[in-house]
Amino acid sequence: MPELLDVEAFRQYVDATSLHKSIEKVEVKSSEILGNVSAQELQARLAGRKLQFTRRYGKYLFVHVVNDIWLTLHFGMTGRLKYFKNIEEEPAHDRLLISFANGFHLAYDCQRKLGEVSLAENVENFIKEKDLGPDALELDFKTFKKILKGRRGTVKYTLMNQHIMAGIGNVYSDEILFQAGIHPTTKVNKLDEEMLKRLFEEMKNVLRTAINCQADSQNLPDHYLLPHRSKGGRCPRCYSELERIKVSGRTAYYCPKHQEKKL
DNA sequence: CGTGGCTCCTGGCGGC
DNA sequence: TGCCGCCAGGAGCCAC
Repeated sequence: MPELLDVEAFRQYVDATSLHKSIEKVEVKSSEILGNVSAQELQARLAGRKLQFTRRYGKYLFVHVVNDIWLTLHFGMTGRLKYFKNIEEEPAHDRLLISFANGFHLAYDCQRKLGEVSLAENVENFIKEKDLGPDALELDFKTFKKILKGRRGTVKYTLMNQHIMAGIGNVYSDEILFQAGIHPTTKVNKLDEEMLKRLFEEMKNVLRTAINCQADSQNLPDHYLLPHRSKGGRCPRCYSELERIKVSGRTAYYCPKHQEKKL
């Protein structure tokens, strides 16, 4: 799940719950999720400090530790955060537990362990090392055209490639293409100026709309694809059965009527 | 540069 | 019922 809009919701969640509280204890419950940092170092750099402010870039969340370093969080397919008081409420796949002096806890829960937690001295360097493209939400149209120029891949692949632009995943690339009326396997270099503009505008619209819904697909507008994005699902506009194909190894859903294949 | 295949990991579901 | 393969919202690596 965790794409840009989910991570933005997590960021706001951390802001609302976990800042400016003394950290008493840090427990690494599954060291597999640690990036280039040991459990000992993570504990040493966080214990006794406070989380100060947050940043998001693409699908990464950065939490600044007072006067020191950034905690970096990536959520893989199944990662999420939970702030709670009673330890009985600890989520089932807690991999990192931060306990505050006020008795509350912040859990990084990640069933499939495909996420990554680490430390970074500098966010800009971190982004460079990961070779992330510009954040999809910050991108302007001029830059958008520039980064797509000369590319030969499919539009879905291009939207999802974090090195080209950062933040869009499999699910929301489907929504963006549905709203823009573009078939997922259309080659990027076949999109004319008008189509590029439409793709860009819908990318922004969809991401902003989803963030305004707190990334909860239940709250999305009626004409959105996502609530119907499953086997046998139907287009919310024309009731056609949605097609399901593989694009770049990922499952794509689209409406054959609203997203006609154009070569 | 792009594509397809494999890998990491865990768990739910459908089919036999 | 029980077991097994398949699949899942991320992403890196490799061969071609």
